[in-house]
Amino acid sequence: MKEQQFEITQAENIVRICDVFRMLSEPSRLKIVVSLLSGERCVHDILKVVGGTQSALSHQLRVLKDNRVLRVRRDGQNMFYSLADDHVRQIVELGLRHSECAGVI
Amino acid sequence: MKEQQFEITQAENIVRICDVFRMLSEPSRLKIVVSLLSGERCVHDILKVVGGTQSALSHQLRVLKDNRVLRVRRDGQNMFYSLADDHVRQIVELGLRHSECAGVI
DNA sequence: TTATAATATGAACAGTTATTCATATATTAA
DNA sequence: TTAATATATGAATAACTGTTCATATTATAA
Repeated sequence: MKEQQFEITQAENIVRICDVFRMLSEPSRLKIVVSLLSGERCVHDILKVVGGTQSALSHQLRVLKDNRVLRVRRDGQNMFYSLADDHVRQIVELGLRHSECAGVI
Repeated sequence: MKEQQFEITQAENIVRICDVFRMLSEPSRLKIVVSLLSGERCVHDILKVVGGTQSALSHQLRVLKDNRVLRVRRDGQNMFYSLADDHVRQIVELGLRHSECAGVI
């Protein structure tokens, strides 16, 4: 039963890792994350970098926040988004390095 | 125009990185990839580890192969799958490490 | 050649999700 | 309070994708 408990935990772990990879698996979202590698930015500034509509961006920011990839901080009328932790940063930077596309944004 | 060329390349790069992350973003596929971290395996052996039906596994193996995450080698009636390159391995291992789930399979 | 084992394939279905459009909320300025 | 700016939200739709079921292919054994 201890083993079964371990199996469940492992399956849950797999799902949790997949959650992170899934967040990075859509171009619109990966662009957002990449644009925040250099530090926090408000929504409008992110929009200028990644393009698209304000609504689509807002929806994706919510998904990224709900999945603990990003965190938010309010400053006046602006919401500043930034990477939630260093794990995501390392994974993204590894992906960028492998695609020889590091530091482009 | 040189700049535009560069922008296009960058967008394509983002898409390519997303492809890798997408391959790792489904539990059924990530389990397959994790099961191959220790070396190549035939379909039947992978099936014993990851579970599910033979057909579902075969479909996923095809997707992983088409996206150059895995490669195949035939030996008699058996098809032996293995990781296509070291980039994928590093990204997966980083994910596993961050979830404190390394070496479980 | 026939039978069996290993693996692949195609079509169909169900569930998920990214985007759009319209509208709402919240903050600051006048 | 009113207007303007910044951002979020809900519903609807369209596109994508993972699984299943039935069947096909390929290779070995008898």
